Amino acid sequence: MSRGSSADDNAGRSAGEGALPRRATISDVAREAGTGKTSISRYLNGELSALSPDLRARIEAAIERLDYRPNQMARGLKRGRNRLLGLLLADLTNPYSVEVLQGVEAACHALGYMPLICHAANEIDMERRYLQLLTTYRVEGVIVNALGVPEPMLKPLASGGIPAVLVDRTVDGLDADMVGLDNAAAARLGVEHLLAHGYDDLVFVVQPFEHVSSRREREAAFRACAHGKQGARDVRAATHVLDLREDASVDASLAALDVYIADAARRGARCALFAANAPVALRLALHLKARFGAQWQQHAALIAIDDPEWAELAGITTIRQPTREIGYRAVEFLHERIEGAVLATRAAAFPGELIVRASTPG
Amino acid sequence: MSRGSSADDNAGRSAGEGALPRRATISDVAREAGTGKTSISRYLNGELSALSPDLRARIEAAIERLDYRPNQMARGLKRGRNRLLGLLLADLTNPYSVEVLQGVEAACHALGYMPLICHAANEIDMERRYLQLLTTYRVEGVIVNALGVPEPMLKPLASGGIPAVLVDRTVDGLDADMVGLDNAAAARLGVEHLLAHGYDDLVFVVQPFEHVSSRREREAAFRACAHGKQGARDVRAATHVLDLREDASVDASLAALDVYIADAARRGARCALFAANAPVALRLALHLKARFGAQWQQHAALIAIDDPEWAELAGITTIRQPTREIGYRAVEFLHERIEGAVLATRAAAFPGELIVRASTPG
DNA sequence: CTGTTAGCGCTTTCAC
DNA sequence: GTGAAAGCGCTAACAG
Repeated sequence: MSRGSSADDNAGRSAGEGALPRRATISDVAREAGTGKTSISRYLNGELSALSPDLRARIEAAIERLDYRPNQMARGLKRGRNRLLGLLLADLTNPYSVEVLQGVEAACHALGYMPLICHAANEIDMERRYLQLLTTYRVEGVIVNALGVPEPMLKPLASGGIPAVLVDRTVDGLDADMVGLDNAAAARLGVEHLLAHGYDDLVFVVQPFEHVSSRREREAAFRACAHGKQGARDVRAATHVLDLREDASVDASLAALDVYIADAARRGARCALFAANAPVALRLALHLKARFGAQWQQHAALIAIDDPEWAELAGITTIRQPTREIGYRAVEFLHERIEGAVLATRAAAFPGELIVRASTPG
Repeated sequence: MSRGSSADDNAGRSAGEGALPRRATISDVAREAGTGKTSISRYLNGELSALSPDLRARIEAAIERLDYRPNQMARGLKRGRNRLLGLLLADLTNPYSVEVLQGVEAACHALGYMPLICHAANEIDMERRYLQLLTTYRVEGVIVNALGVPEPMLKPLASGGIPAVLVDRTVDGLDADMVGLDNAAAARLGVEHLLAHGYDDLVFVVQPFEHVSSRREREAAFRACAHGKQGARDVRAATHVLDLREDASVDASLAALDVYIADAARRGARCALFAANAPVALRLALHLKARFGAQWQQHAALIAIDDPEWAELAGITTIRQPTREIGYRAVEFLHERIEGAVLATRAAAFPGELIVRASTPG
């Protein structure tokens, strides 16, 4: 069964310099161990009970000798499942994404999946391209933090296609599980904090929000809450759009913002800026610092949803999202569906946590 | 050959609601188009010249009708190459990693690869596990930003194994291409900047550096440069280790650092802290702010290698790495080796760029 | 307990 | 031009 000199045909090819040593296959191992592929397969899949101690030892030795590694591609092909999950992130540059990612990784680790991380980098073409790719690689499920732009490519997911769960934002026409922040509650938390600290001039600053559900919800809740709470006081609430994609637009928008601040100042009051997320908050802080210097906090208050690492350093009051949990839960949702659960689409909305810092002095 | 009722065996198992409609295979398409699998394959691979216009049209229609997507796993298995590259990152929490990642993605896009992103999260087990995984998925090459801890699992890469290129740091005993910052030049740039601005008390603050080549090189260059440059002046240079992994150790280390600052102050001078990277810089800035308040810059100068997004906001002088280029070049190196190039291992060291801000007033 | 036999979905000779 | 057949590396019935 085993040809005399078998040990060396391996040495011969991998020895030299940069030659490609063609990895050992299951057949090689079988031959080396003097048995059939089936037994090797059994060994690999932990069906040890069905192997005589002797055979088992020989297999172990052969694997070791050949430095054998089962080919996952082949396995997946045969089994029809590859334990791959797709994670499509709109923008890894946003710490939020990285944190969600960590939660996803933890859950994948726990549940035995391998996440395929894809980064759309805010480009719709990339989003489309990766979605394609994930499909052709036959991932068993996808976690999508979409750009928000209407994207027909996404449709096939929920319907006929792969199980999917949305993170942070919904996608028009896609009926899938969803997990993210309780946006309304978070916005309320922020507004109430500002109101309690005596601010009467509130400006909600947000990126274009028509297509991004989380932004839309935050903005709506801000308005509802700021107006509703007026009570005896004379509260002015406004929404201001800041499109970070184009520098020119940013400058103009920032200049317009200054008007609110100046108006409030004229009235002897301090304006409170409510940033819808970290990227906006950074841009705002940068602007305020450039305009008013290191003491900008005396000219305008700032609060933001999201809690990036620099918030502490800059002393900015924030509403932190339980990002890790969000990622973790997304995988759990997906897992259930992959395992065949048939239930109505669910939504998990986690509460945010207010972290008070120097930017909203009372 | 084909059993009469074939259309419904699909409906049978997945009928319910959100069940899986088993994706169409190449055979399905062939049948639908009334031809053989070979032609479909040819079509998929762009061998259009070998197809009659008629057949071609039928294939196009069939693919469309069945929403067919070729299975990459199967393709890869058959071809022996899957266009997958592994990217193993020590810590995605570090903006540096995300930026390198972006360069890698751009290059992959340009060269037709799909990056498998793996995040070790500073855990050696994770690093090992992902390395295993990448191997079993038969990626064609790996880009490794290693933890630095000696890791035998890495060995198989360069030798018999998969082509690899190291990013930012070397790995003991692994002879592979390497791309990163010109650490010596960067450290020199920083020291010279400080010296030119009149600082005579320099402290280089770095995480444990025995196992991380980039830290080692920066530290060595700092010492060489700071000492060498003394000239007529009386320059004091010291290296201080800050281990960010344990809070207790951080506190103690930070307290010790205060001594340097106090000493310099007693002499009527201001101490200059040189952070070896962004995480250290953040910790330092946080500490200084806690200790001296918003005006901390008057008590100690701070400069750092790396240029995170908050550096501008905090007004910290930095030495920026061309991160995108680093990632891009890594892929190019890998690509050449994958294509079969046999050359001595190379190293690309990119220069850093000094960005002067308020933290190092002259 | 162990091996033989079919394929998974695709590419690729090699004939027609 | 086009298709039939033989696998890529692995698993999963079936026999012994």
